[in-house]
Amino acid sequence: MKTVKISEAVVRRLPIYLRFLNELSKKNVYTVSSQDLGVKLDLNPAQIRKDLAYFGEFGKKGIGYDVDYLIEKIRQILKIDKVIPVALVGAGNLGRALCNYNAYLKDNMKIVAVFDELESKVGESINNLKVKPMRELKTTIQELNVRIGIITVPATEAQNVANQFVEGGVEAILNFAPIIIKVPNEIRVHHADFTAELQSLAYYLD
Amino acid sequence: MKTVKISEAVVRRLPIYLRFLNELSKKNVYTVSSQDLGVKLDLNPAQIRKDLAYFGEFGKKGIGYDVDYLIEKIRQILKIDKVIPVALVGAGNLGRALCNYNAYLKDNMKIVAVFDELESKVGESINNLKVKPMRELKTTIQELNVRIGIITVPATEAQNVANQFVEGGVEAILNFAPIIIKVPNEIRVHHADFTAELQSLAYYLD
DNA sequence: TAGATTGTTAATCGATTAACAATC
DNA sequence: TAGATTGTTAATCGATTAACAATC
Repeated sequence: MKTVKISEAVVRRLPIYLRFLNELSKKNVYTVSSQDLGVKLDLNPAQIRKDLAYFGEFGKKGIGYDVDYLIEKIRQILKIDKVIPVALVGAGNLGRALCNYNAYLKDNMKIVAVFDELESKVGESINNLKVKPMRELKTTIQELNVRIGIITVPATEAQNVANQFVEGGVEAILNFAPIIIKVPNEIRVHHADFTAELQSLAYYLD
Repeated sequence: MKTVKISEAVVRRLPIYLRFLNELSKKNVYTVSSQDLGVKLDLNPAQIRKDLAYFGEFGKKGIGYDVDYLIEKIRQILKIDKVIPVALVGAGNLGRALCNYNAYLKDNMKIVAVFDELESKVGESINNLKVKPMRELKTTIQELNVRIGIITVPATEAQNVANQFVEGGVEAILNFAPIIIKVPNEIRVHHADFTAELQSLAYYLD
């Protein structure tokens, strides 16, 4: 039932479940228990059952979960059962890496437009997409129905790009720039911050 | 006092504080309150004070925190007050992006070696580093005292690379491959998983 | 039927926030 | 002195885990 608010922690685990289930499906494994999943994903089985139970009764007592059925369900929950058009700003090294990294294509996230501020980058081809100038951002993402924006520009530009995404009607943003960007409440922002990730790792060194 | 166990959530916020403090310092701001920090970083001021108080009394009542002093302290806490040698495996797009992205250099994380399995990649130069073959991994990281390993290879190779890192004596791993890797308990692993990040964003679309 | 495993409640654990005395 | 802000305790809130009846 969607009446209970689903916590962010739960939502973040769903893609992890999905990925592993996809692997199982490829190996023609038809059924999986929360126990199995827990061992493989380093998670408590009770937590996995509880996470899934927020969205429905997907398992069978005494049996476990049907792999393909659960895949279908999680994809529906995550709303990636249809293609989601994504745009990316910043055709630098990281931007190019993300464009070429089409692993998410099979999960219906499709980068349909790439933009860069630099005239020298405009017109370049990345993975069959021509880099467009920033001035075309708003009209292009509206035309292409872009729903998620990815930011891979330097920190100094990130807020500006975010503003343009919001103006263009994007509903969510994945920000790789090392800065906290501010957007209206109804826009969802995730920060992919590997400098922070790396630094927090250092804490655990002896 | 280090007797209390510091939670992961706290450690993950420290780099965020640090980054913003660095910005303030560059702007010649000498003092900052938990209030100020909270507004800028979208965090509760009490939480910030509590986070910092785990490690000492860094502030002055009625005044706030001395920016440069707090920077120094957080860098000590994160153990990035001296250079930490890092190695990276996987000279693909993402790997190259991370190598060139030397923003973490100023925070003492230094990529000192890059490896790739493909003979065709070996010998290439990335940001003044020659890509080395995998067979040299163990000896090289031991010679260079590498303490953190970054994995940017395909999922199928990730566990294998992780094992080699562990054998070579690395203490922590940042894994970009979309798979949960298993390592001995004493090794710290963080997963930088932007496919998962992107997919969980989709959940929040209307 | 016996064994396995779910869905769910209750218990536990941990993290965040509010409040305020101490003090600059 | 008055105002501001810390460090810290206590209260609240939320997330994880254990336990078990239901049932395949």
